[in-house]
Amino acid sequence: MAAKDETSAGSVWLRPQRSRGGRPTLTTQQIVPAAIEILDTDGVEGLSMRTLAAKLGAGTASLYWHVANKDELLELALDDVQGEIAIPAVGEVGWRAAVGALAAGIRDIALRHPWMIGLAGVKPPIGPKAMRLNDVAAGMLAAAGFSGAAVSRISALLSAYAMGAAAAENSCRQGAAQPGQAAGQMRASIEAHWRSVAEQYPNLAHWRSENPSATFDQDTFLFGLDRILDGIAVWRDRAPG
Amino acid sequence: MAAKDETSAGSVWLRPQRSRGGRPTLTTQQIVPAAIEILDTDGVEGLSMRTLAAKLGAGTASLYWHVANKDELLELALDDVQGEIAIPAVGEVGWRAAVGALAAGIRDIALRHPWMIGLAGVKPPIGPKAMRLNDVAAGMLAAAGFSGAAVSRISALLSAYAMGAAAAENSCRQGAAQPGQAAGQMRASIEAHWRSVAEQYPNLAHWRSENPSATFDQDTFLFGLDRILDGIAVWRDRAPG
DNA sequence: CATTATCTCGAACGTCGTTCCATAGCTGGT
DNA sequence: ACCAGCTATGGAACGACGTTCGAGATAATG
Repeated sequence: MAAKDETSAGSVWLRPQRSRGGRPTLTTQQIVPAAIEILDTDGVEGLSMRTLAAKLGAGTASLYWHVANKDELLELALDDVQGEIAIPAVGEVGWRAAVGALAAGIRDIALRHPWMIGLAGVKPPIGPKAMRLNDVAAGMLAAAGFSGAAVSRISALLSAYAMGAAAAENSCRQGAAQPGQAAGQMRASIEAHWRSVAEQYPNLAHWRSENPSATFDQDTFLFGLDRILDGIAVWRDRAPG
Repeated sequence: MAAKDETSAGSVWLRPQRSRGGRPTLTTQQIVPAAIEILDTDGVEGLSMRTLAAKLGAGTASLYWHVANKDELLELALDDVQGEIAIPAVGEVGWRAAVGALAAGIRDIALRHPWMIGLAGVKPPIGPKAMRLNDVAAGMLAAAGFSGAAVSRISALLSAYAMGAAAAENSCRQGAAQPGQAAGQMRASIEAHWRSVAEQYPNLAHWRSENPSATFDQDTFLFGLDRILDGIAVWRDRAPG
């Protein structure tokens, strides 16, 4: 751990590069994907510096030459997965489909890497891949005819909804499938508990009686997305720009 | 730690109550608010079972009689703060204002207790306060004239957006004010870093040139909320219900 | 009063993130 | 060819953490 003194206590991204001399066997480009692999399998709690180093065949302390600490490693991993999102060009599909694909892409990534859901609301989104995503989204919205502050606000609206929807969907999944027991067992005890308290929640009970298996799923996401796109469309038609 | 065997490895909420006999000095009703106080001050990492017990004047191990583990304590705290959200009746203000107040209330709570942002996407939302909130929201939407699946979908849309917006706003704040350095110092180094990479992000650069201080703030939230409410309104007018 | 269940908590265990520092390898200057 | 100086490694240790154990204290029950 050196090379940190010039911009002390900043984010990873604000730090200058190092190079020249030495023995370059371990690199950040190896560490981050390995960390993501562990995160996808075991979650944030399953990632320890020791297991990560073991997976790379390196000593634990060696990691600290390449990343300042675990928090910074998580920041790097969080930024890295945001590079997986692909956004179609507006010309190919029309603005509504392109904008919808942006939101759907964000949701897909979040559900594929659930550990990032708890991280995205905490770590600042200033990594290169996150900025690239924002830049592409801004270009797409500009090409769709939006201008000025509308570009950033609509982009913010879509990504906020996509992340919130992924969070809701993921938390519902956590309740449905607890580890260490049969799949149906938890669901059964939830069902029993629900019946015992249903009378305390009359409105929920009424709705749930006509729709028993109620979770936040893809249909829920797509319904909300359509409402948002409708709202953007009427705003776009009302105030030109 | 007992009384867990009957419904082994379930959520807190599925566990029966205990009582009768013994020395009831420490209660869950004391523990959870104390934990929330620490969480508000120091975040999730600042909450340790030892400091919490010390704050309560109790031994560390005593906590484990009332909560199974730290995860369950966080679940209890997460549910508890959701009881702070107040929702106005539809008759008083009209459905659009009432629905908007629901989303704004969720955002307020999340920004007042930022630690819950990283938790809400991970812990299942089946606590009593969370269900009460859902129930009240469902009743509000039903009173507003929505029916059937629309009630749950619109409620899900609003809370997903509110949480996502709070997450985005909070993560922007994390980037702006890093602890342990002067407020302007981080902002200055971000600014310098931005200038050095601006040409890589032409669309962002163009937009940022007309709007230098760009973060997710209340105006961004309200703009998106208005678009969502517009979208719900046109859907409501189109398909009766 | 004896029994039984409830509740407290000092002490200990294993794991974690992190640091220290001795050491190894590469590069450039002479 | 050689050494100086940087880059990089990693064994060992530290302190803090979540959690468990089990002995003890307290109050209701029969």
